[in-house]
Amino acid sequence: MGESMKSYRSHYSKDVTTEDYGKKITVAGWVEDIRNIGSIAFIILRDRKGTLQVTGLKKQHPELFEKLVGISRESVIAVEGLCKASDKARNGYEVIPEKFEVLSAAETPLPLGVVDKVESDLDTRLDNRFIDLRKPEIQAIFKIRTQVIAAIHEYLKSQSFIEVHTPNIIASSSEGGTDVFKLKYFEKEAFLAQSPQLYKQMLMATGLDRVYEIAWYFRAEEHNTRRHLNESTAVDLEMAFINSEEDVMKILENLVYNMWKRASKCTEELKILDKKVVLPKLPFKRLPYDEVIKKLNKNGSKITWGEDLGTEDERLLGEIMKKEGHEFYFITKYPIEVKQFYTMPEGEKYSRGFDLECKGVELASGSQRIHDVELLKKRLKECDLDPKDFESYLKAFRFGMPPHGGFGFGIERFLMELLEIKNIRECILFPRDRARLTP
RNA sequence: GCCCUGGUAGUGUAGUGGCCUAUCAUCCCAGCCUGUCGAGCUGGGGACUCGGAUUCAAAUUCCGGCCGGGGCGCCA
Repeated sequence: MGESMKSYRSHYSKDVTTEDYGKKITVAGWVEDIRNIGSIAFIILRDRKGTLQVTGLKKQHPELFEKLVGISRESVIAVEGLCKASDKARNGYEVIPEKFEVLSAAETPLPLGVVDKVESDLDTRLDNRFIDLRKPEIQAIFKIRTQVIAAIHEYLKSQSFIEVHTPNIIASSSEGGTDVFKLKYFEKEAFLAQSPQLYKQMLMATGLDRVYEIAWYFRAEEHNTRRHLNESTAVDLEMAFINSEEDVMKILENLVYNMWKRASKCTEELKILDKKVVLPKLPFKRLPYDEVIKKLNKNGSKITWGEDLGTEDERLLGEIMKKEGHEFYFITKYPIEVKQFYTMPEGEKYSRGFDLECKGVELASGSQRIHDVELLKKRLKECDLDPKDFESYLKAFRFGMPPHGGFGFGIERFLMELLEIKNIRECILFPRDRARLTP
């Protein structure tokens, strides 16, 4: 208390070394717990790197002691005091306060405990996400997420990809099919992009050749599952002058490998989460759709040729593939009828579309695209879409469009599989789902 | 959108017609305690989702709303 301190923090909890013992330091953070024994009290202070112990002695500073033990949990304080070695404290040292400041007192009771001995529902946690995120095991997910995204940039740039940012406000629904969010754009109607699909394809007509974007997907589908969000992020990538979708799959599997590898180096976070990340083997198995149907039928599924895989079939395939030693695998050569209009057909019935699956869950989907404008128009009509709604897109195909392909790869889905998280909402800071719009 | 399921203190829960003045833990408040680290002990505080209906009697049964959870469809 008393005169204010020069700086709120000279050290984070984990940055104090034996060299600092016997010296004056300042620490700041959230009051995680107060254990008042009577004439001595222990305050557990938490910062982004961990916790430390502030030890108050009544005899030494009666007034300061009273104020210290009167702080509410989760208040933000800064403490200046002597850093003293102690075998009895967790980190090997404790801080004997000389003065402290309450920077922000927390109200009581807390809507959600940070270290309470009871579990809370996800809904309660999300309603109080700012407190939920104070937990090291929740922060760990997002620290790993940062690393994974860094690995995306690093790998793709090493492969000469250019990072782009395409519009999220668009004039017409990008791909047809899924529902889009409508919004007012001055006197016009506009939509939130369900993906950068059409834009990244148009960029293939520019000579940039290889582009990617960490994109937002906005989807107005009223799904209610553990693996869907109405607002999610993805790596969206497109590359030109490919010979076939195989070129795209090679980039994708290497990308996944590099992301996985980077995550495996987050030892501290993985320890907090009690997870082990085992590197997948390259290359991933390519499994043609025809073979998928055979495998599924042989194992009791009634799926018939031409159908897309349902959740149950996907899961069953995941089990079959795991027995064969494949956690990751591509499903290739899908029937053209289950793929979007821009997917390159192959022969009469097939396409150059693929999905990347991990343990029975779809992580990414991609294809070689159609680059011939007449074929593209034909496919639009076959998919009950009006080429007139796609004029600005189709224009890019009329003045020199190289063969190309790409994929969309969900980042939250990836984290779910990487960290074995059961609900996708855990993988995004502030999830948007069918019902949730706040916080 | 469809199917199943649930809603009890701040947070989690027990209770399935009267024994409920509602259980337990956590939490909050007060007190005791000089080495806590899931601190301990003593005392105190706090709740039946909302609106109707049935019944002598409803947290408990029925109907509707609102809000969750799980599954499916669809997808990333």
